[in-house]
Amino acid sequence: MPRRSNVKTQPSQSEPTILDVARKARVSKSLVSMVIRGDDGVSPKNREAVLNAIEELNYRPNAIARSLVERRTRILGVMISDLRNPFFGDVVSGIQIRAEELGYRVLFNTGDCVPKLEEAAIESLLELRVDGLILAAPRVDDPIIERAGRVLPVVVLNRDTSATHSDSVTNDNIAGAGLAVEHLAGLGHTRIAHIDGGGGAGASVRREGYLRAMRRLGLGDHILTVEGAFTENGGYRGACELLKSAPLPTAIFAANDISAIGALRALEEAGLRTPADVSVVGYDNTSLAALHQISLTSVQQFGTDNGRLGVECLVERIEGKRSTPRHEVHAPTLVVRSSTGPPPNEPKTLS
Amino acid sequence: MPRRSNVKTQPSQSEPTILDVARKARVSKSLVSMVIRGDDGVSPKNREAVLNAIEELNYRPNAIARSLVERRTRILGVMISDLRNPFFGDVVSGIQIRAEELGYRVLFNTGDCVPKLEEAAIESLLELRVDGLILAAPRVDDPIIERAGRVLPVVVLNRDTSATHSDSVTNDNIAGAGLAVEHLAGLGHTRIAHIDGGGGAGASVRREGYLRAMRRLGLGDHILTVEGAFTENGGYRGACELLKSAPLPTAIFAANDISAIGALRALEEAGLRTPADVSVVGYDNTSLAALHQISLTSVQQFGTDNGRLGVECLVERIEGKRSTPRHEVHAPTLVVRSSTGPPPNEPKTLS
DNA sequence: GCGCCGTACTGGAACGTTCCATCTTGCAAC
DNA sequence: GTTGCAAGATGGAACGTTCCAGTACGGCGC
Repeated sequence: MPRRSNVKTQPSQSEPTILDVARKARVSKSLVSMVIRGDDGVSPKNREAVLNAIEELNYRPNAIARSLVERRTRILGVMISDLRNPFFGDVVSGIQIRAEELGYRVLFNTGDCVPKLEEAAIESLLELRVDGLILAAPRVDDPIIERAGRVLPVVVLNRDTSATHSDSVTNDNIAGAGLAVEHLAGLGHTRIAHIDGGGGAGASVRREGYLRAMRRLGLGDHILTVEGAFTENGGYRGACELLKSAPLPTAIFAANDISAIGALRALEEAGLRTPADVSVVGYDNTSLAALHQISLTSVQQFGTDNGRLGVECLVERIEGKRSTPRHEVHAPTLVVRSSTGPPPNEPKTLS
Repeated sequence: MPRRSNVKTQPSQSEPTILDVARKARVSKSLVSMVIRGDDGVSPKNREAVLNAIEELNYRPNAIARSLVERRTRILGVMISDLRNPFFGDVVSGIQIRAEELGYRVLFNTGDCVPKLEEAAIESLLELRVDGLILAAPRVDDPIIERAGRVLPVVVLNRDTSATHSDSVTNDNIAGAGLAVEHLAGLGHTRIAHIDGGGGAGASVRREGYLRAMRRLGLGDHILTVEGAFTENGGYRGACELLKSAPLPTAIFAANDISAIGALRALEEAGLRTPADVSVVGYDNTSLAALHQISLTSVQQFGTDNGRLGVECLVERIEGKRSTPRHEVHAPTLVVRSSTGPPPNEPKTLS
């Protein structure tokens, strides 16, 4: 079967460019560019002609080419450490909404909590020349953040960092942990234990907040911490560890909601009732805590607000409105639900 | 305070380019390009020189410029309808991992379940010239998908579409609904009601699956459906509606896990026990269903697998390995937990 | 010594925009 | 009728890469 060649079988396989529009509208490419960008100073007649041509050709501006010449992408890069944690669902939502409002696109990424992968994820965003970077509870080392901060604006969410160039949005973990401990102490608990977040972002600060609050309330002798993680299993393992102590703690402050839920499971499996035998407090006040079946007392930090504020900090920097670091610290609040109550009258010990 | 000007205060405010590297290594820009892309045919001496220069200058390739000339971005665009639903956490995770393996970046986006916003989100990805598009349970109209499919490869996840150009990955919602109904009927239930997903993707198919299964099992007379949504509130409202009927249904099949959880709340508030008075089945088998406090029987679809497979379909198309549509339909399974049991001996009616 | 080949390397064009300096034109002012 | 000016329109350079056609040159066969 002979193939006819040179018969312009494909008028234009690739998408139309500004040049095609210009030809069709019988104007220069510059004029088309002006219309697209909404410049005034284009005659109504030509504007109309250009718009028609765009419509007919189904033309779509090429953001890549535009970014190259403008030397900015209008994209905010976002590295999320843990996509499974519903807290970050809130954060992402806040970021997305505010970025949209301010005229930026958002490029999400994750490194699955593995420092090396997170580093690669960040690198990949840098190669794309995003205009700014949001790191949500990153697990990477400070120098990595520092180095990124030398190239573009960086905002770190929900994690302390020594990186001097960058902004940060956190909640006051010390105060948050204090709220949890004070609430429990106020209910009459003394043996209040803490399951920490392992190596997770913010874990050590919450731990510190727990320690300080315990000492402040004169409960220094009852301090008891075990290692956990920001996961259901981490909380489960931590609680199992606690169950070995005698007498048992009457209250547990877990590093976040997910781990608190793991702790609840461990307690139930051990035949202990919540809150009659052991009270439990989480952190983040995620949608999980609010679920009626779980009804977990939790320290609230406002994920959506964090995301929103992070975007605002970033855009301030990108648009050169500010060049000094800004460190936003939110005051957490406590949401009391039915996982906490007064301690049992007589101390429990697991048989 | 006089300002000294022209003192070359900023040797190079902007990031180094391939040209800077070439100058430093005393070779041509082409050679640098070859080294970066891993071309062989570069003498060891020059390769070394280039690598050193890259290191010293802290050079980072500009993906934007590369994309422009290569006319591809190596980015997969992903529009997620609902970031809050943990099911999509799984999907995203699968997408991210597989894309990484195949050498693509991922750009996430959402339209918050609002068709108009979703359309804008898709448009924004198209302007970025992503190499392919994954739409996870989109709410936009078919023509929108169809139109996108004419410009680039599109894969639709978890939603039926009439768009002929695009691939899709779904689970067999008809069969899944059948599993739920059969399970309940097998336990002895006859009055099995359905809370549907409203206008959500896949909602009408699950509804149809429910209807067919009921008829097939000879329960056509007991068919009872109410309108819900793929949200906790949707399930709650739907269940409240069902509670008005007499006699009450002894089992509820909800359109997804979140709405099932909402239904559970409504039942509990009405003083009904689960599963003693009313059994409940969800759909998706999200991490929520597995939570021990909720322990929801649920139809499992494998979000991670869907994401992974979606990426594979897309990449096949992008790389020209296939040009005929591929429609992957997975068989769902049922995960039985403690939200389902035999019906009560005597029919309940709400006083 | 000449031609030839293969290896290593190079410069220019291209990708699709934006931006700037410049050009054209029509009209008001004198 | 000339000048001046503003509004409108335009071509070319630039952005930072990749790719291609080509150059330089050393060595080999005869």
